Amino acid sequence: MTAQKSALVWFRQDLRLADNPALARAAETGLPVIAIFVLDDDAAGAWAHGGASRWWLEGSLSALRGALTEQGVVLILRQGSAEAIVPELASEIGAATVFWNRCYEPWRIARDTRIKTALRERGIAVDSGNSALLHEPWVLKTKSGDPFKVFTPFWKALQALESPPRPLPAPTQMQGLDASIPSDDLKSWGLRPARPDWAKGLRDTWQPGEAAAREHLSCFLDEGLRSYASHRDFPGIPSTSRLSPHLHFGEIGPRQIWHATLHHLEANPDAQKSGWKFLSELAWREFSHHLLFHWPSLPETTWRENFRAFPWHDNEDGFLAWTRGATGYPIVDAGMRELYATGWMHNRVRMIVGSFLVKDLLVPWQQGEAWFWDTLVDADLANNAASWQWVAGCGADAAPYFRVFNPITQGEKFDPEGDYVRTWVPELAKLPNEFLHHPWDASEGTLRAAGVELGVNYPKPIVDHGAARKRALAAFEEIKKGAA
DNA sequence: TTTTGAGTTGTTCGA
DNA sequence: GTCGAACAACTCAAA
Repeated sequence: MTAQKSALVWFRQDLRLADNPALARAAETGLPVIAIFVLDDDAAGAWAHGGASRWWLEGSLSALRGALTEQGVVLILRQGSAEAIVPELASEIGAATVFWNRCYEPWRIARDTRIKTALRERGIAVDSGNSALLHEPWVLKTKSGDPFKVFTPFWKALQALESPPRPLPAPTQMQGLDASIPSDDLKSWGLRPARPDWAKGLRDTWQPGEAAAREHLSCFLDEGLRSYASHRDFPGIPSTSRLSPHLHFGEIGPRQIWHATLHHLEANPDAQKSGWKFLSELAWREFSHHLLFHWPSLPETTWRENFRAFPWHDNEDGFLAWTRGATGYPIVDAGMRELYATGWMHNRVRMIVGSFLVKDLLVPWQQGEAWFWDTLVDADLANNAASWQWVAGCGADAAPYFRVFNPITQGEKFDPEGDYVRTWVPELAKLPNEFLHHPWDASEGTLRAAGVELGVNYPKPIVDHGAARKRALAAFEEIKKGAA
């Protein structure tokens, strides 16, 4: 127990110093600042960090701790119930106020509300800010006061709003708390895999942390933005921002991205089209959070009620083949392997593999959602849930069900030179472009020359897409009948 | 209240 | 090879 008053900053999904309202407000108090991060898997339940996210989290926390230490602020690490730990630590250090930035997962909202009450009962104030969204998810409403269910009007309304506040600078004049407070050793949390060590691809691909995130944004604006609109759909061309994991962990904020992009456009008016396309993708992230906020069961329950009777198949073998990148459809397998190797998948390919799982294999979208949750470094409850429901056709503003992606056509259209497939499905690398996306149509001689033996070193297609498409449309007819 | 226009990302078929 | 229409209605959001 210390007599000295202090300010406690509780870090969650805002692992950065710049544009961090909670940290900035704590610094403004002039009181000694102490920071905490709590790993609270039990409270998260099914939505505790998946494997790839845990790998990222360790890097991000390590970077955050380093950056805070440079400012003289200690980051305390604790594992367990935040509901018990945060109020207790706040009392122990004599915190006048606990600062945090709001999170929007339903379980966090419920838990944080309880913690707020508990703190106030102890005479400790709570100050919460917004670090995660351009605007709070309750701000945008239709003229009749309802939440939006369609993206385009949501996006128009967002553009009509005043620009989001300019990002805050990182606080510089902070004073640490002069006290010795026990903290876990980050390594003891076992966030990174040891045996087996499956994280090599992640290490080779990513650099978690605020500094890396900022560098990443700056490179993207300088080198990638110009061609974003025209190249973003081609997974073989590195043209997307790849900021999603940094955004999820709050190593960079959407307001920083928004203003940096607008600033870039001032000097580069020819990038207007790409710039606004990019910002609209940021708005999709906002829209997902808006949906999750207003429909908290979005991650679990089919949003459109008439889809609840959909005749899903119990297709364990199909699901397993999908997760392993062994469906026999090269673009699908390439995507699933990219995901497993790097913790990330190109957006266009996410749609293709999602459509394949849900429509060709008739596997419930929640199984795809769960796999992505475990394997994506950018796993985000709002984005993941909204996107899976979108691709399944049961979400808000969903793809019409009859829109079934054809994995061959999509491959030929968006990976015409086969760069993407050859990278992730090397056993097909020697096939000519003509057959790369449908190797089963190649002659024996062509296959032999390319070293491909279907059913031996590359699988035969696990379903016939033409037949699977018909089956999916028939399943759709069934729920239509049910609704009538 | 009623009307009106529109709705991220597609595929197939037939001319 | 290319092009336009059909695909299925339904719901949303604003006027």
